[in-house]
Amino acid sequence: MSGRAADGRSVAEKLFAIGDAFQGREDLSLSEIASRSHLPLSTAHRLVGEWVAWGGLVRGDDGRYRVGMRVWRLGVRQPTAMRLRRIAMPYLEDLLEATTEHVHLAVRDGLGAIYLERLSGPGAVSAISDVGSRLPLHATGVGLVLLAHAPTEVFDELLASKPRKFMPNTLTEERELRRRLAEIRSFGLSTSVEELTAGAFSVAAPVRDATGEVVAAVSIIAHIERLKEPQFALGVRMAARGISSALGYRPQGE
Amino acid sequence: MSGRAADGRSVAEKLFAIGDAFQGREDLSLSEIASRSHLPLSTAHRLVGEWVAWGGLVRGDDGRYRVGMRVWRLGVRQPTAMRLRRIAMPYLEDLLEATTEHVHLAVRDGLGAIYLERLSGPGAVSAISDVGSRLPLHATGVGLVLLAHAPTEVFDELLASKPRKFMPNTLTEERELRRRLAEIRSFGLSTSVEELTAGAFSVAAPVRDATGEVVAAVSIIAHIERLKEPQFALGVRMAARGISSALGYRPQGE
DNA sequence: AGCCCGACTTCCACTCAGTGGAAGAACTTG
DNA sequence: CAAGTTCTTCCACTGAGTGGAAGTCGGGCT
Repeated sequence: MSGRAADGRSVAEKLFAIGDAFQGREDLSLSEIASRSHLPLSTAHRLVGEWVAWGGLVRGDDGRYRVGMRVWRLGVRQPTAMRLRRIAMPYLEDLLEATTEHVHLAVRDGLGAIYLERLSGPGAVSAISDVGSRLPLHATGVGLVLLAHAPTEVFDELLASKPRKFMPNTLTEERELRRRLAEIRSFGLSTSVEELTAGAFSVAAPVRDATGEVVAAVSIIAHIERLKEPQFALGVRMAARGISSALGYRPQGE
Repeated sequence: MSGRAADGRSVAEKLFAIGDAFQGREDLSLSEIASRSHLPLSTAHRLVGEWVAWGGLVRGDDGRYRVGMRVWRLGVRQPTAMRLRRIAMPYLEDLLEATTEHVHLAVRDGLGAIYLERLSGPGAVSAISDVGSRLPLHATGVGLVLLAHAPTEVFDELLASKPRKFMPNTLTEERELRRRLAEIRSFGLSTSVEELTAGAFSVAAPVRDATGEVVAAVSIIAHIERLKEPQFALGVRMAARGISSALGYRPQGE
């Protein structure tokens, strides 16, 4: 590269930083992209131009940039996300009907849970789990379920990362977490109260594939006043079982 | 840049060429990526490494590369594709049930039709319209509908591009095309026989948004033996109307 | 209508990040 | 075990990429 790269990032890293700038946002101005990707304005201008030339970003008449079809087309080649979403959708729709709050499908990605799908009823609590977003494993219902069924190295890695306590009820101590994950494995369900969001609780269950491995988790998030209503646990269990079954999972000894 | 870029492409262009290599493919070896993106092996190796570092590609235990979650997460920020798919899905499912062949939803992208969704019944004809794929406007049912309702510059641009005749029935002559597009606009439906695929016919209809603008097209593709069955035209019309209605379209004078 | 401000575009001297052929390592197949 | 293929690493070479500064454009306000 020539000139004087101030912060040592490669061209590729800068390009991907521009892509990352769109996390959680639907459209951005050039200055916003530069700021969020930590690039000088002229560098951002040039590299955003490369995204536009490829079709990965589109500049609207309002001068704002949005993700283009080229990225979407590449994204749908991601095998797991598309297949799981398609298979799970009918079950998630059923679960939505039964609960009328938020319904999620998520997969593990390192120490995060990526939300593959979110269906929301009218009057659902304020949610921060956009489709495509990635939230910490230890602070979400789906995350705890995914963590409970992950290789032990993942748990060790989480502890080493000094997990943040988002709410008073967010578990971060090793002993508490170990006990909680053991409960989840044994009970087959996770019920969490105010772990990431005030005024809400969640119920989550694991989704298994044909090998029995946990590949995703289903959950609902609802207003805390509804904690005692029985259809949440039942519905989440049944949705998770249905999706698992559709993925080829056959429970043993049942 | 340094060294000696043999073909004048920028680093960005090379990176995106790697992304493009995955069109129509779920997994590729390093050599395949190099070949498909027209890069020397060592260059491909370095740049693929950048994709992997970002999370846009993942290398499996088999040494083959697949699209990673990072791309999917960016792709779902594409506003049009996600919204149209979500709104259209129930209507497409209904249409699938009525026809048991292929059902498509597509949008125009320059001189191509991008397939946002494809639902397929058992026994459906062999199809080349994968979700995310982009096929020429003039050679597909959805494409002709999208072309019929596009600005006139698009038609001129198509003629200038010397469109390819994939099958004897593929229209490429200006007068034929003009007549055909006028028919489609007047009839509100397109029926095409063996325009891209032998042994198949398609029926397609426009999807309109709240402004009345055609923003997508719905179609079925079926075995040519079923050409006379009446439920195809009816079903496609109704699905397109339903999706349009859900998008806020209110027909005038009806 | 004019001025001011913010956002964006363009320029360009400078230089090291990126280049890709070649050699070697690793893996697969017969 | 040998041969062939694929992938990894090295490194001399150099021009693509750099980002601050200046200029342009558009919007808002008076």
